[in-house]
Amino acid sequence: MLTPTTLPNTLKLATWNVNSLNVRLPHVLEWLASNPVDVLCLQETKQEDSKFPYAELSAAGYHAVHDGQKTYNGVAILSRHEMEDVSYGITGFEDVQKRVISATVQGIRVICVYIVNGQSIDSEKYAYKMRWLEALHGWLTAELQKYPKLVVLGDYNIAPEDRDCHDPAAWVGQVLVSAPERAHFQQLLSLGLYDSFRLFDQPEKSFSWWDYRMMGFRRNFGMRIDHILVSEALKPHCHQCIIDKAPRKLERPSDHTPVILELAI
DNA sequence: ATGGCTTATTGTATAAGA
Repeated sequence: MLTPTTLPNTLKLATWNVNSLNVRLPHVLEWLASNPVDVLCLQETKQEDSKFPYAELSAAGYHAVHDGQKTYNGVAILSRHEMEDVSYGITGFEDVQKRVISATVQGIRVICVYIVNGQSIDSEKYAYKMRWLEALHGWLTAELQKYPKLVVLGDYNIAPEDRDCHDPAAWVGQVLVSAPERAHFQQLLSLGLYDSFRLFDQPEKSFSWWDYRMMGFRRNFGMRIDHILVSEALKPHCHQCIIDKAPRKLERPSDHTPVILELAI
């Protein structure tokens, strides 16, 4: 039996909303040491680029590109391999919030996204989320033409189905699960993207985020809102996709935990 | 239970996250 680690050529890509890289850098370095993925996409770095820990990441063997801002948002791609054609944001969509960064790694277009949370259905932030998702859809349509081998990793702030929510009845109509958000997610899939986690059998009640409050993690009151979408060309290469809950058990964890995709190439 | 944690801020209470 082949095990994943014995496959001749694999590329591992992961995504992790770290909720402040300033606070979480030790966790990230620790995690990379035991999970030496090829690519790690980060969201919510919450720091300006001048504070980004390029040196520490370089010492750990990673190139890094970052688009950050103080206090909020901020996205980065770490890679063991050279990155090319780095781009920032969604082309043609003016946005002061730093939520998208892209780069090509080993011939694969890697897009790291931190999709808007939306706060509540009746808020202006939710309207912004809808506009943002519309723009993302339009942009990805063009990106897929340009880069057939494409992967979109990040915090989507959308639980695509009821099984991605610990208590669907309690969450009906709420942000993260509302019908318009889920319709947007389906529209992304309609572009020819696949939710790589669902290409495989998975444990029931698999989540990637748990509320800090109410002992959410201990009770597994979570949501699956961090996703890795792959293009048609990459779909046959998907070997496994898992959620690694280990970092969520650490002292002072991020409220999100990493999702990892392994490609056989 | 409109709370409950955690992070960051020209902070000592507020905003935001999800």
